[in-house]
Amino acid sequence: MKRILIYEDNAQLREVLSILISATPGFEVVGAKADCRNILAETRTFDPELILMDIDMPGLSGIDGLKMLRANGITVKVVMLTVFEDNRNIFEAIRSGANGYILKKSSPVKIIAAIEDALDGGAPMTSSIATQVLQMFAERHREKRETPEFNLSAREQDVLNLLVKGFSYKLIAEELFISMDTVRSHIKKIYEKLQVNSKSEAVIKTLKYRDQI
Amino acid sequence: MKRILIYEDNAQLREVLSILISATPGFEVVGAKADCRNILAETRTFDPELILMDIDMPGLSGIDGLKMLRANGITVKVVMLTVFEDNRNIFEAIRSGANGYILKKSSPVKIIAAIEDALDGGAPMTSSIATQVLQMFAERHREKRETPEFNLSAREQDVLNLLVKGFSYKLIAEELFISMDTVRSHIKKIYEKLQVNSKSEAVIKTLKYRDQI
DNA sequence: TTGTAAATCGCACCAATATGTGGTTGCATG
DNA sequence: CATGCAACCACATATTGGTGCGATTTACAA
Repeated sequence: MKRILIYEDNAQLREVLSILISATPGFEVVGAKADCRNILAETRTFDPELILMDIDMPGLSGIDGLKMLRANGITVKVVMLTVFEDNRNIFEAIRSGANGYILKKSSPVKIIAAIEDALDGGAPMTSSIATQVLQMFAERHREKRETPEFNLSAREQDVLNLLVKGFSYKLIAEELFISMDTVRSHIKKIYEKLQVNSKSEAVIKTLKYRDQI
Repeated sequence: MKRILIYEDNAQLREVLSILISATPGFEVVGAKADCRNILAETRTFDPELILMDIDMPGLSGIDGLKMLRANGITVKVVMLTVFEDNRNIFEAIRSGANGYILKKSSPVKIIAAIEDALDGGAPMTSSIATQVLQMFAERHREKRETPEFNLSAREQDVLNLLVKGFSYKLIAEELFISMDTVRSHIKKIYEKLQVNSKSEAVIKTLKYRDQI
């Protein structure tokens, strides 16, 4: 019996989805909620295999609820419910760990098929949306690359590169064949350009601007 | 005149592509190379608006060539040429900043259309592949999340979370209402578990394990 | 259910090293 | 003349590694 947990603020749709899924052999609705603010506790309580998650909900959006799950290492399958094929929301959902999405206007047959697809490890979504979302992803990727790295000089860049690899000033000096004082001198300039005040801040800011993950 | 640069090790295909594209109004083949090891210099020399890049090439793969471009902040559009709709390669290409791909077996009309699509800001690829690639991306995302964060205790986690936000020990103490020595105590344990010896290393390792970007 | 060991959390002390800040100087290059 | 690179100085703060202790919580065996 596959346990499905539903988050949908529209009472009628929530009811219809519950009835539809409960009536499907092999499926069981373990919960149907109007908002997802307690999603962590509810997920632990009901232990679903898949969550149907509305995107737009009061209090906490479905995407934020999804993020809470993933941030806590909860890998339950999550399929987003959406009114529009709004690829910005869908992109955000996929990027936050959603397995796919279903349009609210879909036929019952399609809804069940999508749930089954997701349970089987698939990614229910229309192909054309997938293409657009992927292109958006590539676009974001490229935007990141275009950001100039803080107008650092070549040597400053060298020093920063070693900093974000965890090198101490001493090790940087040895690696670049310069003195510690020279490293400190460059560091001062780097911190000024990055507008930070510590090595950690410099490292964090640089890693966020780079695709290191 | 849109300048197209071609990288294709198969001499016949390279020739056919050159002729096809040169014969298309508005397009100009500025170069046709059998390998991409000198892609940085060649890109600067020919200044193309779009590169057609074979994936499998001797010496340096097309994906690695693409990575070299992106690592140097070169945002020229790159469309991969592939024999198979092998979504693993395609996934890697998209992830490395490719704008799309073309199957080598495609008709001339489709090849030109794909190039035009990419030049217009599109992402030429079949929708079904896009879906699979996106699902693969979500899968990778989820795999990352499943990695336990070093078996840290709740408090250690609290301290680490602030560390990767750039907090100093002093600020962490203030934030968590504990003494500096307690922070130091937790830090020692954290460094032990992460197998690092400095704040920077801890920050770097943690950010690499998280999807902070 | 109870007792015990281990883990966690908090705190303290010491010494050495690393980092950060502000200032200054000089040489080479464009 | 401005910039980049290298270096020096002094001082204050932050960090690292080591050690020790007590109280509370958690896990596990009897």
